[in-house]
Amino acid sequence: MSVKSIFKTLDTLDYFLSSNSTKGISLKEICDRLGFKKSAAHHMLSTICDKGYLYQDLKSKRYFLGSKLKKFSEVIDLKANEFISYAGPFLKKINDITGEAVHLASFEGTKLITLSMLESTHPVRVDHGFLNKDNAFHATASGKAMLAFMTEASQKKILKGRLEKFTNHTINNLEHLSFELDKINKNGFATDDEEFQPGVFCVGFPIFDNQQKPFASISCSSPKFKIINDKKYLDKIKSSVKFSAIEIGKYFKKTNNKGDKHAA
Amino acid sequence: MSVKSIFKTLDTLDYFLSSNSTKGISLKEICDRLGFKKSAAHHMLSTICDKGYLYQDLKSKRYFLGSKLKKFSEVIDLKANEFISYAGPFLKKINDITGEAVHLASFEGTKLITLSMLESTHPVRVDHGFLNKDNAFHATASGKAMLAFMTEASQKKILKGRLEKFTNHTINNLEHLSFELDKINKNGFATDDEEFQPGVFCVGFPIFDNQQKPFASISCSSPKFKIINDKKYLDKIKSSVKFSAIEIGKYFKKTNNKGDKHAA
DNA sequence: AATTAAGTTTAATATTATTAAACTTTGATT
DNA sequence: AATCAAAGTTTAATAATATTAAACTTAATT
Repeated sequence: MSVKSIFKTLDTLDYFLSSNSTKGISLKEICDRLGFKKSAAHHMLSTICDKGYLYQDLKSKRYFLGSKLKKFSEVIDLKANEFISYAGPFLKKINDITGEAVHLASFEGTKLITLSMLESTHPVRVDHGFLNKDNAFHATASGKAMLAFMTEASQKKILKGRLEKFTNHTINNLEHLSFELDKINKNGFATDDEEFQPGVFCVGFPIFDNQQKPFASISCSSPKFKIINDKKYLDKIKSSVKFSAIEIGKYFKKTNNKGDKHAA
Repeated sequence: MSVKSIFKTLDTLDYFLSSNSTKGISLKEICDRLGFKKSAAHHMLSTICDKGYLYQDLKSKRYFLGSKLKKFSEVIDLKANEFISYAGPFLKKINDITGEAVHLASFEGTKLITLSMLESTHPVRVDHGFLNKDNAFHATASGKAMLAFMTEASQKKILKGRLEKFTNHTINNLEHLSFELDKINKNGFATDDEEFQPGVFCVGFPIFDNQQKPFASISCSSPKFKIINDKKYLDKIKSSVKFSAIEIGKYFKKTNNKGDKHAA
């Protein structure tokens, strides 16, 4: 059960995050875009302003993100930043070889998160860097690559609830998915055959921490037709992603970072 | 009227902000420290996690700040960062000359905010960088220096509600404060004579934007006894702060930045 | 294996958030 | 300068939600 007023509040902050307006957002716009009644929205916004997460300009009455929100970035895991930096050159390598979009993913609780990405350099390219994959653990190569190497308890927690059907290839059946994860566990890598976006084929390899738990994953996305037309293309992608995943995994040995924010 | 569940939610995020634990925070700790019932807190935390602002580790069940919060820093005014950088050397100059703590302040809506600060280099020093001055517009040299040059409408909005009495020198009377602001407006600078913290005397000068509106202020804090013992000391502080305030004000001319997020 | 502590879920209840309508302020238009 | 329209604010009644305590589950410790 979720608390509605909290949901609305955080939806509102999300809206500010996505808006990138420099001249603030009006009460009316918030109401129009998020479907709130202006009176309730005004109460909500006043409270958020009281806490300094937003502020209302004295003259224009428009709302802005409060500088308090800037402080969070200073506090949030520098470890992850280090890891992302370390991974950078290896993602670049995949991108150089294949020209395709490359994603470095991880997870927070039951949510899939994107740590960093490189766009495709091809004229015909797959653009999904902006897509929210929070809830697509079961439908992405990144997600399945990690999922397949987790404990059963973790898998269960992540998969409980609806398995959203993003395309008609999405595996939204627990039994089928379990079979798929076994295969991934055996093969060492995952694929996403138009399961998240139509026409997009992905390959994902897990990255393990010191305790041999999946900490992150890399995926490379290609237009499906390329994979079909050129049998060697998939192998090229696979081997480059595999190489980088192994190399990035060495981060944990080198730094003795246990990746201890994640249980898996 | 404020929305209680939003307040609790943002108090919780504040707690994470101040905690700097790398191993997460348990439900119990949150309840103990913030006075919540565990059932209600659990509902709240689940909702916050749904939105990705926090996450719960699958194994330890402890809560962590979600990486989504990191994204806000990328979006929040880079203009302010530029201004802060520009001001840096001039704050340093005051610090070099006086050795005392120097603060660069601004405001968001009705709240006073600290943009940057330098600590005192003296063995006996005033330490209040960590203090929350949100609600101390009327009780600080920084706050009053800006307040005195705002429109009456803005002054009214900022001052409406309780004028908190921080010390027995705090001016918590509107009439008296109005008189004080007139004096500041005439003199061009503000003082804080133990009005926010006992034993601390501050001098504050406003910084004006292109429209001659107060955009920020600098203050320099000294132990009161030094001001009493050495009559020249106050003048030394005053002239160095004044110089820097004027210099920093030139930022707006140089960049043609109108400071347009602030109405005053 | 039993015990304790922490976390989770439930369904009833009490409190709170929401609503619509009245009101105020602000900016635009004549 | 006066009127009008649009946006924001406040209110007090009501509808809906958050909270509670208690039961339950899970996990760690002796």
